[in-house]
Amino acid sequence: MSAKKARKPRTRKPPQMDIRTVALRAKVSIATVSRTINRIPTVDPVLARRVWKAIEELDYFPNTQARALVSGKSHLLGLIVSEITNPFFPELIQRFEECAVERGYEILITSTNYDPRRMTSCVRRMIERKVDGVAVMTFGIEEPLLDQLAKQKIPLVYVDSRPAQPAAMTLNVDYRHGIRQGVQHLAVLGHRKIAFISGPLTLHTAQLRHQAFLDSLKQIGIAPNMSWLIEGDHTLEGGLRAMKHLLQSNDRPTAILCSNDMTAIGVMHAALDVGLRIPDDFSVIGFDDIHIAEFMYPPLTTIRMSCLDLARGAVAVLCPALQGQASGAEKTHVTIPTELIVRRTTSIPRDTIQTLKPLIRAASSEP
Amino acid sequence: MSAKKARKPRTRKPPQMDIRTVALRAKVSIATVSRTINRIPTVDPVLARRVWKAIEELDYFPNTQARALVSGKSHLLGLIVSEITNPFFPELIQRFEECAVERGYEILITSTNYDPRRMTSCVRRMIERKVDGVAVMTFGIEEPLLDQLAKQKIPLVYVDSRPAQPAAMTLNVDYRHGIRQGVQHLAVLGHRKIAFISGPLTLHTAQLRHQAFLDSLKQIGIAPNMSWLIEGDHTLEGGLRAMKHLLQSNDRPTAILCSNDMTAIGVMHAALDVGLRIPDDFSVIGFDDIHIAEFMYPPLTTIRMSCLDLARGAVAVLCPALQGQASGAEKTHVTIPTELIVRRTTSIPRDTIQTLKPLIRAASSEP
DNA sequence: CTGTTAGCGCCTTCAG
DNA sequence: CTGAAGGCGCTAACAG
Repeated sequence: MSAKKARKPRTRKPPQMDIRTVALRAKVSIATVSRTINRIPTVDPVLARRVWKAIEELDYFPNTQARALVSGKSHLLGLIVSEITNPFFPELIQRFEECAVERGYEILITSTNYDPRRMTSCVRRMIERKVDGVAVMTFGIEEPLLDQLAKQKIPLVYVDSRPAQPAAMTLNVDYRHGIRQGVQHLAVLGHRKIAFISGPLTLHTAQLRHQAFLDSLKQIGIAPNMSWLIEGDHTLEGGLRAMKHLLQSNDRPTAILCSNDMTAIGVMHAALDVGLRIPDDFSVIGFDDIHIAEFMYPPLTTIRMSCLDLARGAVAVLCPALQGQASGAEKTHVTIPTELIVRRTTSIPRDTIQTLKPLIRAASSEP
Repeated sequence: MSAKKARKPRTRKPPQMDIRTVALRAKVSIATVSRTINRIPTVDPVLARRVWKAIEELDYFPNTQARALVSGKSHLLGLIVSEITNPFFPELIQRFEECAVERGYEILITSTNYDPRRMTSCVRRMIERKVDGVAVMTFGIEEPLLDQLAKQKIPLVYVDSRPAQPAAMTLNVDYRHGIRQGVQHLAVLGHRKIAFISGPLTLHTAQLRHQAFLDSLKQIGIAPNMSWLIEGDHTLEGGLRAMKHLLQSNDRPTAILCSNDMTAIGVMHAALDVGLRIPDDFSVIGFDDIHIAEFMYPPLTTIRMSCLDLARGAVAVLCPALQGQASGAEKTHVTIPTELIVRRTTSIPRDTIQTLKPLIRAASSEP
């Protein structure tokens, strides 16, 4: 009698909403419910309908945690950025989210704020959450990062140029092309005194842009003036500072190319502040083509780098790896194009106009 | 003999890195490892040290999924925003992340893009990931949302004013104060013809600002001109359109208050485009004080709403609830202050200057 | 203070 | 095509 050795009734379970409840209500086994949810085609349509009905009625939502635990895939894509507030990132993040959600992934965003300690924490958090892949979009990369993530066999993609890395995929932005276009555009207008504000030169990607600038200059036979090569920090404030510095020089440049749009905006602000007119007195070119660039006054001429391409590239490069479709022959290097968008911050430099005037007068009085 | 009934060797387990491995290596039980990790103070320091050492050596990271599954708390905070690219959000998100990480939470961002269908998906994703709380920062809210989330007993906070809701906390922004300051500032300068561009009036928060504007006007005895009350959409493009519309009117306003900074930037752009000078010909006030507002040309006068306060408020309101500290007497309504930041887009209107001139001349020739 | 054990909710063989 | 049963990695009683 009372055979069942009265088990200690641990914590009373408040009737949870789980797969079991659904199975009970649909009068099938939990296996069938599981299969239905996962859209396994071999489920009897009749049962499936019963299951969906029960799910609906019970307001059941599968528990992603449990699912992840057993399946080993979290359906989470990590995203490490430098700082969310740099307007370049939100546009990228938005695209990234769209692409990820499209494929059934969620994204986990962490920001380093340029702080190595935070970077460590970001990596740890990624690993603990068992993300299925990580896209690194920081403007600076620590090597330990790679090690940790690689050690956990987490697919990694650098959304930015990097030297070839073991076990990591890379998205290469074609900086050279865009920057060459920018420099040539300036040169055609008549500029010979061109300055450049780079990002922090500790960053590989900043170096690439810097080098691309120097090469472009060289290509058209202009010798760079070292005092016009300034190291910025990709922020508006950095652009402001750099421009102020440039303005104090005796030998001022007539045009400036910036490593990103925020820097360019800072530069414009500094220039306008001292009464310089843009583009009449001074030409400015940015990089990124963030949304607001078009609505500055005057609208910023800039080099566009497509966020969508970048995001799509990252997700595409990550997902095949995730879905085991890695045929082994996946491209692990994708190149993102760049393109000059000419707006209103560039024009013929002052002195050229002076030179031109007599010619124009002559030309127009000729016929 | 061979007593052990040879178990079917399912899938061969590649020696996983789990709490067991750590326990083995540290020569303790898994319980001790668990306790050590969770910093339960009753663990013998000697054992704890062994455990930490093993963890270090093995590069062990606790599996958040498993943890969440058993403990019932995911340590995830959901964040639903309208669109990430509106510069107001990134600043908020950044703060929110900081606050959350500080307390050991991760954030899960989803964006609705003003699409009700996406909103549904956002909610579903939140529930499936078993977030411990959700902050809603969309510029538009669907009621079903509340239902679903409430049904799952997920703490909810609206980061914006809303009418009292059951089971949901609210952060109220003190729109009235900031907007009154703005209107009065304009009035003191001499403006009587003041326009207002609202957000989409389907949104409660847009209505609040709209109403605050009307009340402020009334308070100082100005009758609103209905044709100067325009419905925008919180985007730069919306501001552009609204301003173009206003410009076609025969009876133009001399100043404009915008429901957010992006709108104001659009307005400025439209104004400058037709040769109007700001603030000489036209005064503009924004709302939010996004980072870039200060660096527009001219720098935008705007009404600041602290992102940090907003984020802190949201996390604070969510976390006590999460940590079971809910004494029942928690404040569920927090008010976020606003404040006028006067920069360079507001000045005395043209006609007032005309009126003033003789007075000034008179005054200066008097002594 | 430590170890043993029973699940958390689900997927996935494997046997019907 | 369906159901029963064994974990996934971890925490939280409970028993020593």
